[in-house]
Amino acid sequence: MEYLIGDVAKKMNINTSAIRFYDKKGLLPFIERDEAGRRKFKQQDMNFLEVIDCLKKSGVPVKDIAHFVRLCMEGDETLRERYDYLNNEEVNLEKKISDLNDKLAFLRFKKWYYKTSVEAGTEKIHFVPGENLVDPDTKAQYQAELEKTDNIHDLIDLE
Amino acid sequence: MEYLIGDVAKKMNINTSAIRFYDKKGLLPFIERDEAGRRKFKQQDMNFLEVIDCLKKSGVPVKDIAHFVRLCMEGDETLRERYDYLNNEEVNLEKKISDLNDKLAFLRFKKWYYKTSVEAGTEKIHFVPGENLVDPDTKAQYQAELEKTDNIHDLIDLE
DNA sequence: TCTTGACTTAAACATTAGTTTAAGTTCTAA
DNA sequence: TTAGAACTTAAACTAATGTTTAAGTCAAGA
Repeated sequence: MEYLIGDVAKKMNINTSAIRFYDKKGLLPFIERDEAGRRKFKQQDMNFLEVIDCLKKSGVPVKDIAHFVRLCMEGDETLRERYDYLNNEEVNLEKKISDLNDKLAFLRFKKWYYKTSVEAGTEKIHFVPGENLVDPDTKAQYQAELEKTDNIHDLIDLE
Repeated sequence: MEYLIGDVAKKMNINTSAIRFYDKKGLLPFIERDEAGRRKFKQQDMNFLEVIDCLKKSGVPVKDIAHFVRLCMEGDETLRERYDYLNNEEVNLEKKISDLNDKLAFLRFKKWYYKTSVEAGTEKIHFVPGENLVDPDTKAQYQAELEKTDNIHDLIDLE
């Protein structure tokens, strides 16, 4: 059950050159080579790649992942350190998701702003009369409408 | 009610050079200058910056934001286009958050893996007997435990 | 045996998103 | 009126994350 870099690339949906790049950066110190010098990936290597891919997609920089990988190579003495590392990344990721949810809420407010503008034919319905400035109460208006709705898409989706 | 670039930087918690960079990239075509050539930011400019900042933090590339800004400069004719743009970014962001939630779930599985390893004093408790390979059933075990728990942190947090 | 495709490396290149630097201008306050 | 802080620009620089290229090795099938 061994794979060459091309198989792995297909399986994990990563470019082969990206895998080589990760290797160079110290993310794959466990990979062995065959007689021809080609990387041979075993099942446990694939498991590892899955973790690396997860951390990458969570936004963890390559350097930090390399640190975690080093810990993994050092055996049971670093188990606690590895737990702490993942615990910390869990916190980071929770914060990131929470921040993105805030951005999503704001984006939806702007969607509502444009939905209502499209329906009115002009953005001016949200302006302070006589000025070229959005009424500061607009957001509060939206919030009020939002509380009356149980499906946000009724409020912000057009058509 | 006008602000100089330094005030804006403080208010929005961005570097002044970042603001100048955004300006150069076409994100702030509406900014006027005073007699001395200094950028003067008005309230509506701040509102705009808030939208830009939201898009940025949602991971939208500067180039794409510039496109949205151009539409905004073109008046009511582009209202629908702007709505569609935000609608599309909403979908992107929802997908992104959903993906990150998947990564969080995986990270928590690995945290459980290390919590139980730390408690056992060795990672070997998860290995296939005799081999240096994680038991493929490990994840299913975790899933089973997860279903029995109503607070995930009881399951994955150490101490 | 020869060709084709997959692998190898090091090094150059690309992109995104800024930051830093250098040189200069202008406002404010002592 | 002069020092210092805040602004201006263009251009060079940085960092992260790969991708591309060039030159070469190797294995498997016609």
